[in-house]
Order: sequence, then structure tokens, then C-alpha cells
Amino acid sequence: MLANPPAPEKLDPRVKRTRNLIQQSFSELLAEKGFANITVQDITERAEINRATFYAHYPDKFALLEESIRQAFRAELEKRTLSACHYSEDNLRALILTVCEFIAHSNEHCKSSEQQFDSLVEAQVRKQIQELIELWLAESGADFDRQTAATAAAWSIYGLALQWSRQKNRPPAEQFAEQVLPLVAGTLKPLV
Amino acid sequence: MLANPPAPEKLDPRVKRTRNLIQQSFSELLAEKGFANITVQDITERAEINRATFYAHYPDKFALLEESIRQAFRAELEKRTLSACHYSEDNLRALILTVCEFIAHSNEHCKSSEQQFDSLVEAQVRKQIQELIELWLAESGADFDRQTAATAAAWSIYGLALQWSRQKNRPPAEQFAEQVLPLVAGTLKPLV
DNA sequence: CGATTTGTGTTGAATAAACGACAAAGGAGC
DNA sequence: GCTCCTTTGTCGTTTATTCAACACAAATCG
Repeated sequence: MLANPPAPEKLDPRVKRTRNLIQQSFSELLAEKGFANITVQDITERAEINRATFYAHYPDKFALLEESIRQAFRAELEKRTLSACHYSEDNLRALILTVCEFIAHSNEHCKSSEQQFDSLVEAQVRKQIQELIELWLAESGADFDRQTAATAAAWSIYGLALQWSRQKNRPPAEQFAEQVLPLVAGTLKPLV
Repeated sequence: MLANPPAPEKLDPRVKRTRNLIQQSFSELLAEKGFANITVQDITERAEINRATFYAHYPDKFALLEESIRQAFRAELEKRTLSACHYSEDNLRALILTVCEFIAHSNEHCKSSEQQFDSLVEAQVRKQIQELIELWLAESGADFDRQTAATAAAWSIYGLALQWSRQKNRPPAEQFAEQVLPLVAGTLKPLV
């Protein structure tokens, strides 16, 4: 019924439409009620689709949130052409900046501070960061070393960005990124 | 495949969606290219629906235009709560005003002055006017008289409004409506 | 406590839409 | 005249969505 992994370049317009309707309604509701208070029925009623159709696309609302985060974050990456390039200090700095702004924007635009919501966002964004860094390191060292280094970098980037976003009088994201750049770069040094 | 006449109060959301997509794309294209230059393919491409789906809803682009005019005009009528009420000079004045503004707005918003386009608009609007007036006269006189009176009134209203819309320095629509009101009312006098 | 409600996740059958193909009509250029 | 190309309607098949129903879990209420 679905065709996720092989990325079908041209997909049925009906599928495109219903996914857009779902995502649109979901993001509206996210801003209005907060994730915990949203039911699948809310989403399908606003999107004017049948509830069964929702389950044909997503197992539950958590999967929908993951997918939404994933798309939103990747869109930010591509906006800065970070999605498929090599490793460099400039790119790493830009990545840190992206994560900072993504978290900040997410806090503004959603009623967050919900346990489930926050941890799902964290997990999903960390995963994206890690995959991207592994891509950057594609030809460096052994598989094991690459995964390990990417893990360390991803966790530290997300942790630092989160801490920054919670500061009361935070410095500009650019300044913060510059400041922590050497720390993160340190976790990758052995490989580049 | 279609269910027009009995007016199914709740219709399949898929049908609703595709009709909206078609109408939306059509009105955009109308403003951009003019009716004659629009192809069915243009419409379906912009609406991101299959061309065969268009023909499941409308026999051709002319039927689509008729339906669009019909809906737009009825929306104007309902905006002034003229759609289902009785006959009175006030209502008749308001109807004349509505037709004037509808034609004027149509001239602004579409690339018109096309033979086919204009005559389709005319026929459709006249039909709506006539049906409404017949409704107003529902319990006056014989069927024959009602239809005749409504025909006369509908033609004169449309003709007057069209002439008004073509004047170079036209007076305000309100003033014009007031001015021609007795003329139109005269065609209905025998019945009310 | 039981009873009612509300939301979930799933099923099978009916239906609208997508898709690819087709013959045919019309226009443009030669 | 002829060809080339676009658009038109139409058709049969496949696929996505709808709909009504179901059993179940978790709240809510009296």
C-alpha cells in the first residue's frame, strides 16, 4: 500500500494530496493544542479525509510527528545546501547553527514542553544529524570508527544546541556556534 | 457517476476535493489566459488531477464555465439574502444592483470580450435571474403568466446592467438601479 | 462499582480517481 | 494537398480512498 524506501520519484497524486492534507492539519493543530491533546480524529476531521486513510499512511500520530520533524529538518538542511556535501569546518559550523535555529523555532511555533513530544523531536533530529555526518565521512576510516565519531558529534551538537536554547539571555546562535565549533570538531578530528 | 439533481447533502470528500481543485485552477487560468486559450489539459495539470477525472465531472470546459458562473452568482445572491424570499421593490432593486456588480466584477477579473465566454455568462446569469423571480412570484397568477413576466424582467435586467457596465462614465450602480427600477417593476406589475 | 462515552486500530466492500492507451478532430507549417 | 503535433473524448484496468462496522482500551460519569 505504501512505497517508502525506494523513494518513488513520481507518486500517485492522491497520495501526495492526502499526505499534504494530513501534514497541514497536523501542524495547525500542533500550534493550537499541543501534541498530547491531538487525536487522530482531530487530524482527519480537519483534513477532511477518512480516518482509515490516516492509518494507511501512518501507524499512529507518533509516526506522523517523526515524519514531520524529519521533513522539516531536512528542508532546513537543503536550504543551506548541507544535505549532500563534504566535511569542513564551515559546514560543521553551519550544521550547528541549523540545529540551534531549528530547536528555537520549534519552541516558538509549537506548544511544547511535553515529554513525549520533546523526546521524539530529539531522537529524530539526532538521527538526522548523525546520518548527515556519516555521509560527510563516507570515505574516512572504518565503518566502526565513522559510526562512533558521528554518534559522538551528533549527541554533542544536539545537547549543546538544546542547552543554548534554554538559556535565558542566550547569545546569537552564530556566536554560540563559533564558540562550540572546536568542541564538536574535536570528536571528528581523529578521522579527518 | 454524478448525482446532480437530488442535491446529495453530504457528498464524497473525494468529489468535493477534485471539484474544488478544478474550479480553483480554472478561475486562476481565467484571469491569466482568457477562456478561449484555456485547454482541459491546462486545468488538470494545474489542479494535479488526471485528465480523465475532469471528464467524470464535466462534459467539457463550457459546462465548467456554466457551473462556475452559476455558483458565483448564487453566492452573490445569498450574500444579500436574496436567494429565497418574496417579491418587493427593495428586493428587486437589490437584485438589479447585484447583477450590475456581478457583470462589472466579471469584466475586471477575467480577460473577457470573448464571444463564447460572454454569451455563456449572459445565458447563465439570465437563467438564474429568471428562476429567482419565478420563485418570488411563486403564488401569483397562472404558470404561463409567471414565466412570461419573469422572462421579461430577467432579460431587461440583464440588458440594462450590461449596457450600464459598458458606459464610459457610468453612474454608481446604486443610482442606476434606482433609476431603472420602475422600468423593470413595470414588467411585473400585472402580477403583484 | 457498573455504565456510558470517547478514541483506537483494523477489516471488507463499494466507489472515485489514476493511468495508459486509443481513435479522431483540428491547427500549423510546408 | 500532406504531415506533424496538440488536444479531445472515451475506455478498461489498477489503485487509493471512503464508509460502516467491529472489538478493544481508557477515560468519564453517576
